[in-house]
Amino acid sequence: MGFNDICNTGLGLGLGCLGKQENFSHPRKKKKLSMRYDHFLPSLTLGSSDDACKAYVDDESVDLHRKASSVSEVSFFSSSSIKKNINFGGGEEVEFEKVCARVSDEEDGGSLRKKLRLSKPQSSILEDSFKENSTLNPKRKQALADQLNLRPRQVEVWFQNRRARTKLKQTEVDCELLKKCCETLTEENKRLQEELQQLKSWKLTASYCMQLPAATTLSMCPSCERVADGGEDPSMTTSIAFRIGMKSRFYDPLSSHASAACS
DNA sequence: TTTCTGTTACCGTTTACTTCA
DNA sequence: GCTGAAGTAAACGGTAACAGA
Repeated sequence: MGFNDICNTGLGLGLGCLGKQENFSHPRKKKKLSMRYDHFLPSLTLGSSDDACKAYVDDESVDLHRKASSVSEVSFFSSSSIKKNINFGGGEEVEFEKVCARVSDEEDGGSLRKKLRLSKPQSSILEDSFKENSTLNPKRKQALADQLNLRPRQVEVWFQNRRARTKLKQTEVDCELLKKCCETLTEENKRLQEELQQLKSWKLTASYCMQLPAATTLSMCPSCERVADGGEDPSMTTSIAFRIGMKSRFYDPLSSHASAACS
C-alpha cells in the first residue's frame, strides 16, 4: 500500500505551526494561546479534496527517529498512521510520522489525536523507574525520554497516569477494607443487640429472684452459653452480667473476632 | 519587603482510541 | 463482523510553588 493509496493525497502542502519551538515544552503556554498541542507541532499538511491527511514533521520526533535505540520498536500511532522515509533537501533521510486523520467533524479546528501504544520494553522500563520513584525531576524525565525515544511530555503524562492508577487501586483496596469492616461491625452490632435483649430479660428474672433470697440462681453467658453459678448473691449475677455487657461495648472488630462478651 | 507575572509540575476529569470478550 | 466494557495515552482546566522583575 503506497503513500498515495492511503491518503489519496492532493496537492495542498502546508506548514503548520508558526509558533516557536520552545513553546512545545510549555504546555501552559499552549493553553493560554487557546491552541491544541498538535497545532504547535510544525507539520506538513498534505491536503486532499476529501480526506484530511496530515503529515507531521515534528522536529523532536525527527530527532528521535534519527537515534538508534534498543527500544525502538515504538508503536507510534499504531493503526492510523504509517511511517515513511523522505528526503529533505540535502538528501538526509528522515523518518517521520504521517498521520491520516479520519474524515470527521473534527476537521476544522478539531483535534487530531494520535494514540500511542507503548511497547512492552518501554512500559517495563517506565514501570521500573516508577518503582524506584513515582515522581519525576526534569533530569530523570529527559533521561527516560532519551532512553525510550519518547518526548519528555509523554514520559510526564505516563507518570501522571501511573500515579492515578496506583491511587485508584489503593482506593479500591481501602474500599474493600472498609466494606469488610462495615460488615463486621454490622454483625457485631446485631449480636450485641441480641445480647442486650437477653440481658434485659435476665434483669427481669434477677429482680424476680431477689424476691426469693433462698433460691439458687444460675447465670449463663449469652455469648458462650456457659452456665455459671450465680452464687449466693443474685444481685452479683446481675452486676456481672452488666459488666460483661459494658465490656463488649469496647470491642474492637478490627483487632479481634473473638467473642467480645467472653474474655 | 511586597506584589506581580511567568514557568513548571501536579491533579482530577474527560476524551479518544485500542483491545478483548 | 459487531458491540460494549475495560484499559490507557493524551488533553484540558485548575491550582500551588517557585523564581525573577
